[in-house]
Amino acid sequence: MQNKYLQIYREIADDIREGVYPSQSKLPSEHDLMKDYDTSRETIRKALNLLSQNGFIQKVQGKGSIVLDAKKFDFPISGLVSFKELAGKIGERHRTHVEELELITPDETISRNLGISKGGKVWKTYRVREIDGERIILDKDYFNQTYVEKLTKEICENSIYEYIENELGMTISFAKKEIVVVEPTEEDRRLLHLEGFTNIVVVKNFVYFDDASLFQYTESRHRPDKFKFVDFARRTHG
Amino acid sequence: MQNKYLQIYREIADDIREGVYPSQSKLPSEHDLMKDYDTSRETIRKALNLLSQNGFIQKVQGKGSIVLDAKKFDFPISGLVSFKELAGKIGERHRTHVEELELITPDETISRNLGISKGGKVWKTYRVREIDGERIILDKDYFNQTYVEKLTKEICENSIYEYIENELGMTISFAKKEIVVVEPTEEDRRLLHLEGFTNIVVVKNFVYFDDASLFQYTESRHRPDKFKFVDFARRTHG
DNA sequence: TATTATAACTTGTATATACAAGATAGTAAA
DNA sequence: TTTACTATCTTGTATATACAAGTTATAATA
Repeated sequence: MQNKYLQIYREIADDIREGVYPSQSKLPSEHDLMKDYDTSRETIRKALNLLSQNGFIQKVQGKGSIVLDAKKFDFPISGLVSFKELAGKIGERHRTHVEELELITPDETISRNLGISKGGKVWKTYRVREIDGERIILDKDYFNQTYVEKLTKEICENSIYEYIENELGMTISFAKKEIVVVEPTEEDRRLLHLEGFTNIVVVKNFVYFDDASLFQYTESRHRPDKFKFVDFARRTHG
Repeated sequence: MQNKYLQIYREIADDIREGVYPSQSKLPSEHDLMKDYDTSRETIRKALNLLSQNGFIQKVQGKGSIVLDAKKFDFPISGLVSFKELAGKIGERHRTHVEELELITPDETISRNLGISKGGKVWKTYRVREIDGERIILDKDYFNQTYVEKLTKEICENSIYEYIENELGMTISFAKKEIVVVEPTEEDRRLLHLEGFTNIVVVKNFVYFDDASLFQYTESRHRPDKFKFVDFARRTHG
Protein backbone atom coordinates (compact mmCIF):
# COMPACT_ATOMS: atom_id res chain seq x y z
CA MET A 1 0.00 0.00 0.00
CA GLN A 2 3.01 2.26 -0.40
CA ASN A 3 3.67 4.88 -3.06
CA LYS A 4 0.07 5.57 -3.84
CA TYR A 5 0.88 8.31 -6.36
CA LEU A 6 3.26 6.02 -8.28
CA GLN A 7 0.59 3.33 -8.49
CA ILE A 8 -1.94 5.85 -9.77
CA TYR A 9 0.63 7.07 -12.30
CA ARG A 10 1.20 3.54 -13.56
CA GLU A 11 -2.50 2.75 -13.76
CA ILE A 12 -3.33 5.87 -15.75
CA ALA A 13 -0.24 5.41 -17.96
CA ASP A 14 -1.36 1.87 -18.75
CA ASP A 15 -4.90 3.11 -19.42
CA ILE A 16 -3.53 5.64 -21.91
CA ARG A 17 -1.33 3.03 -23.61
CA GLU A 18 -4.29 0.68 -23.89
CA GLY A 19 -6.62 3.32 -25.28
CA VAL A 20 -8.96 3.55 -22.28
CA TYR A 21 -8.23 7.26 -22.52
CA PRO A 22 -7.81 7.90 -26.26
CA SER A 23 -5.51 10.51 -27.75
CA GLN A 24 -6.90 14.07 -27.69
CA SER A 25 -9.52 13.14 -25.09
CA LYS A 26 -9.46 14.53 -21.59
CA LEU A 27 -8.74 12.72 -18.34
CA PRO A 28 -11.35 13.00 -15.59
CA SER A 29 -10.85 16.15 -13.52
CA GLU A 30 -8.54 16.04 -10.53
CA HIS A 31 -11.62 16.19 -8.34
CA ASP A 32 -13.12 13.12 -10.02
CA LEU A 33 -9.85 11.17 -9.99
CA MET A 34 -9.60 12.04 -6.31
CA LYS A 35 -12.88 10.26 -5.70
CA ASP A 36 -12.08 7.39 -8.11
CA TYR A 37 -8.82 6.57 -6.34
CA ASP A 38 -10.07 7.59 -2.88
CA THR A 39 -7.19 9.92 -2.18
CA SER A 40 -6.33 13.59 -1.84
CA ARG A 41 -5.98 16.07 -4.66
CA GLU A 42 -2.24 16.58 -4.04
CA THR A 43 -1.63 12.86 -4.51
CA ILE A 44 -3.54 12.91 -7.79
CA ARG A 45 -1.54 15.95 -8.86
CA LYS A 46 1.74 14.15 -8.16
CA ALA A 47 0.64 11.33 -10.47
CA LEU A 48 -0.54 13.75 -13.17
CA ASN A 49 2.73 15.70 -13.03
CA LEU A 50 4.63 12.48 -13.63
CA LEU A 51 2.40 11.74 -16.62
CA SER A 52 3.05 15.23 -17.92
CA GLN A 53 6.82 14.92 -17.51
CA ASN A 54 6.86 11.67 -19.42
CA GLY A 55 4.79 12.93 -22.34
CA PHE A 56 1.51 11.14 -21.63
CA ILE A 57 -0.64 14.21 -21.02
CA GLN A 58 -0.63 17.98 -21.33
CA LYS A 59 -2.22 19.91 -18.48
CA VAL A 60 -4.07 23.10 -19.37
CA GLN A 61 -5.17 25.41 -16.60
CA GLY A 62 -8.93 25.83 -16.46
CA LYS A 63 -9.55 23.06 -18.98
CA GLY A 64 -8.09 19.76 -17.87
CA SER A 65 -5.53 17.14 -18.84
CA ILE A 66 -5.36 16.38 -22.55
CA VAL A 67 -4.15 12.91 -23.53
CA LEU A 68 -1.25 13.00 -26.01
CA ASP A 69 -0.67 10.51 -28.80
CA ALA A 70 1.06 7.59 -27.13
CA LYS A 71 1.89 5.96 -30.46
CA LYS A 72 3.65 9.09 -31.69
CA PHE A 73 5.78 9.21 -28.57
CA ASP A 74 6.43 5.53 -28.73
CA PHE A 75 9.40 3.79 -27.28
CA PRO A 76 11.53 6.76 -26.33
CA ILE A 77 15.12 5.57 -26.33
CA SER A 78 15.94 8.82 -24.58
CA GLY A 79 15.43 7.26 -21.18
CA LEU A 80 17.71 4.99 -19.26
CA VAL A 81 16.87 1.52 -20.49
CA SER A 82 18.98 -1.55 -21.00
CA PHE A 83 19.23 -3.24 -24.38
CA LYS A 84 17.33 -6.21 -23.02
CA GLU A 85 14.43 -4.03 -21.86
CA LEU A 86 14.42 -2.25 -25.22
CA ALA A 87 14.69 -5.40 -27.30
CA GLY A 88 11.82 -6.89 -25.32
CA LYS A 89 9.63 -3.99 -26.32
CA ILE A 90 10.41 -3.95 -30.02
CA GLY A 91 10.14 -7.72 -30.02
CA GLU A 92 12.71 -8.42 -32.72
CA ARG A 93 14.95 -11.40 -32.85
CA HIS A 94 18.11 -10.38 -31.06
CA ARG A 95 21.29 -11.92 -29.69
CA THR A 96 24.13 -10.61 -27.59
CA HIS A 97 27.73 -11.70 -28.26
CA VAL A 98 30.13 -11.09 -25.38
CA GLU A 99 33.35 -10.32 -27.25
CA GLU A 100 35.47 -9.30 -24.27
CA LEU A 101 35.18 -9.45 -20.49
CA GLU A 102 38.02 -8.69 -18.12
CA LEU A 103 39.07 -6.81 -15.01
CA ILE A 104 41.51 -4.12 -16.12
CA THR A 105 43.63 -1.32 -14.76
CA PRO A 106 42.06 1.55 -16.67
CA ASP A 107 43.98 3.89 -18.91
CA GLU A 108 43.92 7.65 -18.47
CA THR A 109 40.74 8.25 -20.52
CA ILE A 110 38.65 5.62 -18.77
CA SER A 111 39.94 6.69 -15.35
CA ARG A 112 38.89 10.24 -16.03
CA ASN A 113 35.49 9.27 -17.44
CA LEU A 114 34.76 7.08 -14.42
CA GLY A 115 36.50 9.26 -11.83
CA ILE A 116 38.73 6.38 -10.71
CA SER A 117 41.56 7.08 -8.32
CA LYS A 118 45.01 5.49 -8.64
CA GLY A 119 44.98 1.73 -8.29
CA GLY A 120 41.23 1.37 -8.81
CA LYS A 121 40.15 -1.39 -11.17
CA VAL A 122 37.45 -1.52 -13.80
CA TRP A 123 35.34 -4.27 -15.36
CA LYS A 124 35.48 -3.92 -19.11
CA THR A 125 33.14 -5.74 -21.46
CA TYR A 126 32.53 -5.48 -25.21
CA ARG A 127 29.17 -6.75 -26.40
CA VAL A 128 27.87 -6.96 -29.95
CA ARG A 129 24.11 -6.75 -30.44
CA GLU A 130 22.79 -8.80 -33.30
CA ILE A 131 19.31 -8.02 -34.62
CA ASP A 132 17.70 -10.12 -37.34
CA GLY A 133 21.06 -11.68 -38.13
CA GLU A 134 22.97 -8.41 -38.48
CA ARG A 135 25.62 -7.18 -36.08
CA ILE A 136 24.33 -3.65 -35.51
CA ILE A 137 25.55 -2.27 -32.18
CA LEU A 138 28.83 -2.48 -30.28
CA ASP A 139 28.49 -1.72 -26.56
CA LYS A 140 31.76 -0.95 -24.80
CA ASP A 141 31.01 -0.94 -21.06
CA TYR A 142 33.26 0.05 -18.19
CA PHE A 143 32.16 -0.49 -14.57
CA ASN A 144 33.90 0.88 -11.50
CA GLN A 145 34.83 -2.27 -9.51
CA THR A 146 34.16 -0.43 -6.25
CA TYR A 147 30.45 -0.70 -7.04
CA VAL A 148 30.29 -3.77 -9.31
CA GLU A 149 32.66 -6.29 -7.77
CA LYS A 150 32.26 -9.18 -10.17
CA LEU A 151 30.84 -9.78 -13.64
CA THR A 152 30.41 -13.07 -15.47
CA LYS A 153 29.77 -13.96 -19.10
CA GLU A 154 26.29 -15.15 -18.14
CA ILE A 155 25.41 -11.79 -16.58
CA CYS A 156 26.73 -9.94 -19.65
CA GLU A 157 24.72 -12.13 -21.99
CA ASN A 158 21.53 -11.58 -20.05
CA SER A 159 21.28 -8.09 -18.56
CA ILE A 160 23.85 -6.29 -16.46
CA TYR A 161 21.24 -3.78 -15.26
CA GLU A 162 18.98 -6.57 -14.09
CA TYR A 163 21.94 -8.04 -12.17
CA ILE A 164 22.86 -4.72 -10.61
CA GLU A 165 19.33 -3.82 -9.57
CA ASN A 166 18.01 -7.25 -8.55
CA GLU A 167 21.12 -9.10 -7.34
CA LEU A 168 23.27 -6.27 -6.02
CA GLY A 169 20.23 -4.32 -4.85
CA MET A 170 21.51 -1.00 -6.15
CA THR A 171 19.24 1.59 -7.73
CA ILE A 172 20.28 2.97 -11.10
CA SER A 173 19.08 6.52 -11.11
CA PHE A 174 20.23 8.88 -13.84
CA ALA A 175 22.62 9.37 -16.74
CA LYS A 176 24.25 11.99 -18.86
CA LYS A 177 24.14 11.06 -22.53
CA GLU A 178 26.09 12.46 -25.44
CA ILE A 179 25.50 11.60 -29.09
CA VAL A 180 28.11 12.23 -31.77
CA VAL A 181 28.91 10.85 -35.23
CA VAL A 182 32.43 9.65 -36.03
CA GLU A 183 34.33 7.50 -38.51
CA PRO A 184 34.40 3.80 -37.67
CA THR A 185 37.61 2.36 -36.24
CA GLU A 186 39.20 -0.88 -37.34
CA GLU A 187 37.66 -2.43 -34.23
CA ASP A 188 34.18 -1.28 -35.28
CA ARG A 189 34.69 -2.80 -38.72
CA ARG A 190 35.96 -6.07 -37.28
CA LEU A 191 33.08 -6.53 -34.82
CA LEU A 192 30.15 -5.06 -36.74
CA HIS A 193 28.66 -5.45 -40.21
CA LEU A 194 29.69 -2.08 -41.61
CA GLU A 195 30.16 -2.77 -45.32
CA GLY A 196 29.76 0.49 -47.19
CA PHE A 197 29.25 2.69 -44.13
CA THR A 198 31.62 5.57 -43.53
CA ASN A 199 30.08 6.86 -40.29
CA ILE A 200 29.05 5.42 -36.96
CA VAL A 201 26.82 6.93 -34.27
CA VAL A 202 28.39 6.96 -30.81
CA VAL A 203 26.22 7.32 -27.70
CA LYS A 204 28.35 8.02 -24.65
CA ASN A 205 26.67 7.26 -21.35
CA PHE A 206 27.70 8.27 -17.84
CA VAL A 207 25.45 6.33 -15.48
CA TYR A 208 24.91 7.07 -11.79
CA PHE A 209 23.37 5.36 -8.78
CA ASP A 210 20.75 6.73 -6.44
CA ASP A 211 23.34 8.36 -4.21
CA ALA A 212 24.92 10.22 -7.15
CA SER A 213 27.93 7.90 -7.40
CA LEU A 214 29.18 7.32 -10.96
CA PHE A 215 29.49 3.58 -11.57
CA GLN A 216 29.42 3.08 -15.36
CA TYR A 217 30.76 4.59 -18.53
CA THR A 218 29.48 3.16 -21.80
CA GLU A 219 30.08 3.81 -25.46
CA SER A 220 27.25 2.47 -27.58
CA ARG A 221 28.37 2.38 -31.21
CA HIS A 222 25.50 2.11 -33.71
CA ARG A 223 25.41 1.43 -37.43
CA PRO A 224 23.95 4.70 -38.76
CA ASP A 225 21.14 3.23 -40.86
CA LYS A 226 19.72 1.37 -37.86
CA PHE A 227 20.06 4.23 -35.40
CA LYS A 228 17.01 6.09 -34.11
CA PHE A 229 16.71 8.24 -31.01
CA VAL A 230 13.33 9.45 -29.80
CA ASP A 231 12.98 12.11 -27.15
CA PHE A 232 10.26 14.08 -25.42
CA ALA A 233 11.31 17.57 -24.34
CA ARG A 234 9.58 20.30 -22.41
CA ARG A 235 10.57 23.92 -22.87
CA THR A 236 11.87 25.50 -19.69
CA HIS A 237 10.78 29.10 -19.48
CA GLY A 238 13.53 30.84 -17.56
CA MET B 1 5.81 38.25 -6.44
CA GLN B 2 4.24 35.40 -8.39
CA ASN B 3 5.59 31.89 -8.87
CA LYS B 4 7.66 31.78 -5.75
CA TYR B 5 8.88 28.24 -6.37
CA LEU B 6 10.03 29.10 -9.90
CA GLN B 7 12.00 32.07 -8.59
CA ILE B 8 13.63 29.91 -5.94
CA TYR B 9 14.44 27.31 -8.62
CA ARG B 10 16.11 29.94 -10.80
CA GLU B 11 18.08 31.42 -7.90
CA ILE B 12 19.45 28.08 -6.77
CA ALA B 13 20.14 27.01 -10.38
CA ASP B 14 22.13 30.21 -10.90
CA ASP B 15 23.97 29.64 -7.61
CA ILE B 16 24.95 26.16 -8.78
CA ARG B 17 26.09 27.43 -12.18
CA GLU B 18 28.16 30.14 -10.52
CA GLY B 19 29.77 27.77 -8.07
CA VAL B 20 28.13 29.14 -4.92
CA TYR B 21 27.16 25.51 -4.33
CA PRO B 22 30.09 23.52 -5.76
CA SER B 23 29.75 20.12 -7.38
CA GLN B 24 29.53 17.22 -4.90
CA SER B 25 28.62 19.57 -2.05
CA LYS B 26 25.22 19.53 -0.39
CA LEU B 27 22.51 22.16 -0.54
CA PRO B 28 21.17 23.48 2.78
CA SER B 29 18.43 21.24 4.15
CA GLU B 30 14.85 21.88 3.12
CA HIS B 31 14.24 23.21 6.61
CA ASP B 32 17.06 25.74 6.27
CA LEU B 33 16.06 26.78 2.74
CA MET B 34 12.54 27.23 4.09
CA LYS B 35 13.86 29.81 6.55
CA ASP B 36 16.25 31.37 4.01
CA TYR B 37 13.48 32.01 1.51
CA ASP B 38 10.79 32.59 4.13
CA THR B 39 8.39 30.07 2.67
CA SER B 40 6.88 26.66 3.33
CA ARG B 41 8.61 23.32 2.91
CA GLU B 42 6.34 22.24 0.04
CA THR B 43 7.32 25.32 -1.96
CA ILE B 44 11.00 24.54 -1.39
CA ARG B 45 10.37 20.95 -2.44
CA LYS B 46 8.75 22.09 -5.68
CA ALA B 47 11.87 24.07 -6.52
CA LEU B 48 14.18 21.20 -5.56
CA ASN B 49 12.21 18.72 -7.67
CA LEU B 50 12.63 21.01 -10.66
CA LEU B 51 16.37 21.15 -10.00
CA SER B 52 16.42 17.36 -9.79
CA GLN B 53 14.49 16.93 -13.04
CA ASN B 54 16.88 19.21 -14.88
CA GLY B 55 20.02 17.51 -13.63
CA PHE B 56 21.25 20.11 -11.16
CA ILE B 57 20.95 18.03 -8.00
CA GLN B 58 20.37 14.50 -6.80
CA LYS B 59 18.14 14.11 -3.75
CA VAL B 60 19.01 11.32 -1.33
CA GLN B 61 16.55 10.45 1.39
CA GLY B 62 17.95 10.99 4.86
CA LYS B 63 21.05 12.74 3.55
CA GLY B 64 20.19 15.79 1.51
CA SER B 65 20.53 17.23 -1.97
CA ILE B 66 23.86 16.58 -3.66
CA VAL B 67 24.97 19.12 -6.26
CA LEU B 68 25.84 17.51 -9.61
CA ASP B 69 28.58 18.65 -11.95
CA ALA B 70 26.99 21.53 -13.86
CA LYS B 71 29.88 21.69 -16.33
CA LYS B 72 29.49 18.02 -17.20
CA PHE B 73 25.78 18.51 -17.88
CA ASP B 74 26.37 21.76 -19.70
CA PHE B 75 24.23 23.11 -22.46
CA PRO B 76 21.89 20.19 -23.01
CA ILE B 77 20.61 20.49 -26.56
CA SER B 78 17.99 17.96 -25.57
CA GLY B 79 15.60 20.67 -24.49
CA LEU B 80 13.48 22.90 -26.62
CA VAL B 81 15.69 25.82 -27.53
CA SER B 82 15.87 27.95 -30.62
CA PHE B 83 19.09 28.25 -32.59
CA LYS B 84 19.42 31.86 -31.48
CA GLU B 85 19.19 30.95 -27.80
CA LEU B 86 21.70 28.14 -28.34
CA ALA B 87 24.13 30.23 -30.39
CA GLY B 88 23.97 32.91 -27.72
CA LYS B 89 25.14 30.43 -25.13
CA ILE B 90 28.00 28.92 -27.08
CA GLY B 91 28.97 32.41 -28.14
CA GLU B 92 30.36 31.54 -31.55
CA ARG B 93 30.18 33.72 -34.59
CA HIS B 94 27.01 32.69 -36.38
CA ARG B 95 24.78 33.86 -39.19
CA THR B 96 21.41 32.78 -40.50
CA HIS B 97 20.66 32.71 -44.24
CA VAL B 98 16.98 32.62 -45.14
CA GLU B 99 17.03 30.54 -48.32
CA GLU B 100 13.29 30.17 -48.77
CA LEU B 101 10.13 31.68 -47.28
CA GLU B 102 6.65 31.15 -48.66
CA LEU B 103 3.07 30.28 -47.85
CA ILE B 104 2.36 26.91 -49.42
CA THR B 105 -0.36 24.34 -49.82
CA PRO B 106 1.35 21.42 -48.11
CA ASP B 107 1.96 18.08 -49.77
CA GLU B 108 0.75 14.83 -48.23
CA THR B 109 3.80 14.30 -45.98
CA ILE B 110 3.77 17.76 -44.46
CA SER B 111 -0.01 17.68 -44.03
CA ARG B 112 0.26 14.45 -42.12
CA ASN B 113 3.18 15.61 -39.99
CA LEU B 114 1.35 18.82 -39.06
CA GLY B 115 -2.14 17.34 -38.91
CA ILE B 116 -3.46 19.83 -41.48
CA SER B 117 -6.96 19.38 -42.86
CA LYS B 118 -7.82 19.95 -46.53
CA GLY B 119 -7.27 23.50 -47.69
CA GLY B 120 -5.10 24.50 -44.74
CA LYS B 121 -1.95 26.44 -45.57
CA VAL B 122 1.55 26.26 -44.17
CA TRP B 123 4.43 28.69 -43.83
CA LYS B 124 7.59 27.04 -45.13
CA THR B 125 11.06 28.43 -44.54
CA TYR B 126 14.52 27.02 -45.21
CA ARG B 127 17.31 28.53 -43.16
CA VAL B 128 21.02 27.77 -43.32
CA ARG B 129 23.03 28.27 -40.13
CA GLU B 130 26.57 29.43 -40.68
CA ILE B 131 29.04 29.04 -37.82
CA ASP B 132 32.59 30.36 -38.08
CA GLY B 133 32.18 30.77 -41.84
CA GLU B 134 30.93 27.23 -42.48
CA ARG B 135 27.39 26.35 -43.55
CA ILE B 136 26.67 23.63 -41.00
CA ILE B 137 22.93 23.26 -40.44
CA LEU B 138 19.88 23.37 -42.72
CA ASP B 139 16.62 24.04 -40.87
CA LYS B 140 13.49 23.20 -42.86
CA ASP B 141 10.57 24.66 -40.87
CA TYR B 142 6.85 24.26 -41.51
CA PHE B 143 4.30 26.25 -39.49
CA ASN B 144 0.55 25.68 -39.46
CA GLN B 145 -0.88 29.02 -40.66
CA THR B 146 -3.83 28.63 -38.32
CA TYR B 147 -1.46 29.46 -35.47
CA VAL B 148 1.28 31.48 -37.17
CA GLU B 149 -0.54 33.78 -39.57
CA LYS B 150 2.36 35.69 -41.09
CA LEU B 151 6.13 35.34 -41.26
CA THR B 152 8.66 37.80 -42.65
CA LYS B 153 12.29 37.48 -43.67
CA GLU B 154 13.25 39.67 -40.71
CA ILE B 155 11.52 37.37 -38.23
CA CYS B 156 13.20 34.32 -39.79
CA GLU B 157 16.61 35.95 -39.62
CA ASN B 158 16.20 36.85 -35.98
CA SER B 159 14.23 34.24 -34.03
CA ILE B 160 10.87 32.76 -34.90
CA TYR B 161 10.41 31.47 -31.35
CA GLU B 162 11.02 34.94 -29.93
CA TYR B 163 8.38 36.28 -32.36
CA ILE B 164 5.86 33.59 -31.45
CA GLU B 165 6.31 33.93 -27.71
CA ASN B 166 6.75 37.69 -27.42
CA GLU B 167 4.75 39.09 -30.32
CA LEU B 168 2.02 36.50 -30.76
CA GLY B 169 1.90 35.81 -27.03
CA MET B 170 1.75 32.05 -27.45
CA THR B 171 3.54 29.65 -25.12
CA ILE B 172 5.71 26.99 -26.73
CA SER B 173 5.45 24.02 -24.45
CA PHE B 174 6.79 20.67 -25.59
CA ALA B 175 8.16 18.69 -28.51
CA LYS B 176 8.70 15.19 -29.75
CA LYS B 177 12.16 14.78 -31.25
CA GLU B 178 13.54 12.07 -33.45
CA ILE B 179 17.16 11.71 -34.51
CA VAL B 180 18.21 9.62 -37.49
CA VAL B 181 21.17 9.49 -39.87
CA VAL B 182 20.61 9.50 -43.64
CA GLU B 183 22.42 10.18 -46.90
CA PRO B 184 22.49 13.83 -47.96
CA THR B 185 20.16 14.91 -50.75
CA GLU B 186 21.18 17.13 -53.66
CA GLU B 187 19.48 19.97 -51.78
CA ASP B 188 21.63 19.34 -48.72
CA ARG B 189 24.77 19.40 -50.87
CA ARG B 190 23.68 22.60 -52.61
CA LEU B 191 22.88 24.50 -49.41
CA LEU B 192 25.51 23.18 -47.00
CA HIS B 193 29.27 22.67 -47.03
CA LEU B 194 29.30 18.88 -47.25
CA GLU B 195 32.47 18.10 -49.19
CA GLY B 196 33.54 14.59 -48.36
CA PHE B 197 30.62 13.77 -46.09
CA THR B 198 28.42 10.82 -46.94
CA ASN B 199 25.98 11.10 -44.03
CA ILE B 200 23.84 13.81 -42.49
CA VAL B 201 22.13 13.88 -39.08
CA VAL B 202 18.43 14.69 -39.25
CA VAL B 203 16.59 15.92 -36.16
CA LYS B 204 12.85 15.86 -36.72
CA ASN B 205 10.88 18.09 -34.36
CA PHE B 206 7.15 18.14 -33.68
CA VAL B 207 6.51 21.25 -31.59
CA TYR B 208 3.37 21.96 -29.56
CA PHE B 209 1.81 24.93 -27.78
CA ASP B 210 0.62 25.10 -24.20
CA ASP B 211 -2.82 23.79 -25.13
CA ALA B 212 -1.39 20.72 -26.88
CA SER B 213 -1.95 22.06 -30.40
CA LEU B 214 0.73 21.08 -32.91
CA PHE B 215 1.95 24.19 -34.71
CA GLN B 216 5.39 23.35 -36.12
CA TYR B 217 7.24 20.56 -37.86
CA THR B 218 10.96 21.02 -38.39
CA GLU B 219 13.74 19.02 -39.94
CA SER B 220 17.12 20.15 -38.69
CA ARG B 221 19.81 18.72 -40.96
CA HIS B 222 23.30 18.74 -39.42
CA ARG B 223 26.73 18.09 -40.86
CA PRO B 224 27.80 14.99 -38.89
CA ASP B 225 31.19 16.25 -37.71
CA LYS B 226 29.62 19.28 -36.05
CA PHE B 227 26.67 17.47 -34.52
CA LYS B 228 26.47 16.91 -30.76
CA PHE B 229 23.42 16.10 -28.69
CA VAL B 230 23.56 16.18 -24.91
CA ASP B 231 20.82 14.75 -22.75
CA PHE B 232 20.04 14.16 -19.09
CA ALA B 233 17.87 11.13 -18.43
CA ARG B 234 16.33 9.71 -15.30
CA ARG B 235 15.50 6.02 -15.07
CA THR B 236 11.82 5.38 -14.52
CA HIS B 237 11.28 2.42 -12.26
CA GLY B 238 8.04 0.90 -13.36
C1' DT C 1 37.23 -1.53 22.69
C1' DA C 2 33.42 -2.79 20.21
C1' DT C 3 28.60 -3.03 19.89
C1' DT C 4 24.04 -1.45 20.51
C1' DA C 5 20.52 1.73 21.38
C1' DT C 6 18.87 6.31 21.15
C1' DA C 7 18.06 10.86 19.67
C1' DA C 8 18.27 14.20 16.20
C1' DC C 9 18.23 15.42 11.56
C1' DT C 10 17.40 14.48 6.84
C1' DT C 11 14.00 13.66 2.86
C1' DG C 12 9.44 11.09 1.38
C1' DT C 13 4.43 10.55 1.45
C1' DA C 14 -0.35 11.76 2.44
C1' DT C 15 -3.75 14.84 3.78
C1' DA C 16 -6.42 19.33 4.31
C1' DT C 17 -7.43 24.11 3.47
C1' DA C 18 -7.53 28.54 1.19
C1' DC C 19 -7.36 31.33 -2.52
C1' DA C 20 -5.81 32.63 -7.46
C1' DA C 21 -6.56 32.22 -12.26
C1' DG C 22 -8.18 30.38 -16.65
C1' DA C 23 -12.30 28.36 -19.20
C1' DT C 24 -17.13 27.68 -20.00
C1' DA C 25 -21.94 27.81 -19.98
C1' DG C 26 -25.95 30.03 -18.79
C1' DT C 27 -28.46 34.30 -17.53
C1' DA C 28 -29.61 38.95 -17.54
C1' DA C 29 -29.39 43.33 -19.62
C1' DA C 30 -28.85 46.42 -23.51
C1' DT D 1 -29.74 39.44 -31.27
C1' DT D 2 -25.83 40.73 -29.12
C1' DT D 3 -23.26 41.84 -25.25
C1' DA D 4 -21.88 41.60 -20.58
C1' DC D 5 -22.03 39.51 -16.30
C1' DT D 6 -22.11 35.76 -13.11
C1' DA D 7 -21.86 31.29 -11.35
C1' DT D 8 -19.34 27.21 -11.73
C1' DC D 9 -16.00 24.17 -13.16
C1' DT D 10 -11.25 23.48 -14.15
C1' DT D 11 -6.09 23.61 -12.78
C1' DG D 12 -2.22 26.45 -10.20
C1' DT D 13 0.02 28.13 -6.00
C1' DA D 14 0.98 28.48 -1.07
C1' DT D 15 0.57 26.92 3.41
C1' DA D 16 0.20 23.64 7.49
C1' DT D 17 0.33 19.23 9.77
C1' DA D 18 1.36 14.45 10.63
C1' DC D 19 3.90 10.59 10.22
C1' DA D 20 7.19 7.29 7.60
C1' DA D 21 11.79 6.20 6.46
C1' DG D 22 16.74 6.72 5.72
C1' DT D 23 21.24 8.71 7.83
C1' DT D 24 24.31 10.15 11.24
C1' DA D 25 26.29 11.24 15.54
C1' DT D 26 26.12 10.47 20.34
C1' DA D 27 25.62 8.03 24.46
C1' DA D 28 24.98 3.86 26.92
C1' DT D 29 26.15 -0.83 27.42
C1' DA D 30 28.52 -5.21 27.13
